[in-house]
Amino acid sequence: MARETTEMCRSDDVGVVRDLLTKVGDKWTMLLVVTLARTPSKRARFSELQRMLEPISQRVLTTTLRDLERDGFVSREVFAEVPPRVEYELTPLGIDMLEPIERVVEWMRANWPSIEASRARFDARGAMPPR
Amino acid sequence: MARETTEMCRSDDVGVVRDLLTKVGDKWTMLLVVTLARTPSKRARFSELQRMLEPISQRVLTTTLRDLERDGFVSREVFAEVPPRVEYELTPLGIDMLEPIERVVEWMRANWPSIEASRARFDARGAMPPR
DNA sequence: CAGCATCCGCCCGGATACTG
DNA sequence: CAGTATCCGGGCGGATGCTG
Repeated sequence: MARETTEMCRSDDVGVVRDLLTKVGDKWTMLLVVTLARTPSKRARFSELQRMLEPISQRVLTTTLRDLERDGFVSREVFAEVPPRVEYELTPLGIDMLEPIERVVEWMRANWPSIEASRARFDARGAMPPR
Repeated sequence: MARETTEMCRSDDVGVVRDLLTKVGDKWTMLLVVTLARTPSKRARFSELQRMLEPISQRVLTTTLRDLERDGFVSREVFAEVPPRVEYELTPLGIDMLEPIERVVEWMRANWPSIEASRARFDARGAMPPR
């Protein structure tokens, strides 16, 4: 376990890890991946995604989708129709990524009460004059 | 597994999950936690952390530490000495959190080649005139 | 030494308008 | 329908200067 924690920030790929961690932490990426994962076919078209993610703007949906596609988590299929139709699908890599992420989310859910309590205590101290 | 992915964004605590995921994804938080985890005592003083995290500014180190303390991941101990000494320590909660995070990091390490390859392909296509 | 206060550039995410 | 093109405000992270 000490070895694992050492592994985590050992070597020069700290940048790589942070690059990916940043995506995990950004506003829409994971929500989008999960939204796709929830659909039985793991597939949806642009407008469907926009509706499902409710207040997301097209611009942000587009860029998020592009980044996901670039990383190989999502594939994009254009149908030569009119009106145009574009479908996005979770790749095996994208599906695979969900597993470790789920664990983190589960941990957060399980420990949220502790965190919330800690925040309440911290904030209570801060509001009072020192000691 | 379908149930898990459903769980991930079910219910109203999507906000909670994103709140925490954002911290995971920010520039210094995880690096700071891991840095503390790497020290045998899981303890270090402010100046030590600043050196270990190299180009971090005091301001950012301070705020990151405060957030971590507020959430209960790190504890802060002030010694009534002169010159002042303050030590930060990973709490059991903070140590516990590392496990699921490690899995994500391991996944990223293992799959980084695939991702990088995908990016290369994507960028190559983009550089060329369409088809 | 360990910080708080202040200032600031940059980029993320959103709003709006237009097009193939 | 599925984008692209612009514009823009807010917040994050960094630099600097000052204290207990």
